[in-house]
Amino acid sequence: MTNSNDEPQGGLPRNYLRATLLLLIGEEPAHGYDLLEQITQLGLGKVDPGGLYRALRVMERDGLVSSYWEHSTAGPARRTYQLTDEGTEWLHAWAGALRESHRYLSVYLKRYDCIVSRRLVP
Amino acid sequence: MTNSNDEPQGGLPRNYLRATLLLLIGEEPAHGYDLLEQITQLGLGKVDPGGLYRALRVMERDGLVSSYWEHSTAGPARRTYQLTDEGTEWLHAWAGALRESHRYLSVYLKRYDCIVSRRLVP
DNA sequence: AGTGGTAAGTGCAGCGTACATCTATCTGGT
DNA sequence: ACCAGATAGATGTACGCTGCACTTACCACT
Repeated sequence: MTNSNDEPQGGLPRNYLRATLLLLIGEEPAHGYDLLEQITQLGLGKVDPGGLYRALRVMERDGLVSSYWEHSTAGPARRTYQLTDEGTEWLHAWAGALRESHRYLSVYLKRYDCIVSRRLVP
Repeated sequence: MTNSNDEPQGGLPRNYLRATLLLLIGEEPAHGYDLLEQITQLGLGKVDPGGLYRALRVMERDGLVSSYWEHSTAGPARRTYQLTDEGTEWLHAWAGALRESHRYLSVYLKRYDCIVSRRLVP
């Protein structure tokens, strides 16, 4: 097939990375590597570290999160992120948007089940 | 700021266009303009016509759909699309993928409601 | 000294999406 | 007969997320 990708990543929402990072940091301030592991266990298989760190930097540039270096005695220094007020607003906005997406998917799946059960598409 | 849009289109799934077109054509063969209206009423506000027609051509190139010209007496000629066997397989695959996304969104929203109700994020 | 885990970052190309613009045909009103 | 508007399909282009590969640096253990 020309186009290739069988389910690039299962048709996840656009900007799912930003959205998920907002949620996780909203739950509790964290650093990138920690978020990388959390996000992997959240159902999304193998997240690209580069993309994650990049997303965090961009989100900080956009004022959604703020960060500070944490020099631990064990291991390399790490940058811990926390939500700003603006980031919190965005989290609420994203939650609303994803709730709509959730409804959209419900409709999609319902209609899909419908055509399958009717064997219109064998 | 890299992306200032509040909810570009509500965080819809990647390739939602292809997926939705597969579903609608799977329900019943149709032409582009018809799909354009159906897809608009499906919850997604204002779909880009250019992108839709382009997506259909690409899908045909990839062998997911086949088309034939229909010269109706009323209005311009229109290209009617129907699913191929391969397209049907892809529809099943997409449905599976979107079902996973649906679950992912359920988890996301549950956790979001959780932090909101605990007022960790006021 | 070397290996492996922790932690963060850059470079780059592909592709979907959004937005604007274009062509052509047929219908309805004046 | 003429023109606006609906119907129908298509291209050009720029932006940004994403994915893959690669690099740097610190620490611990052998």
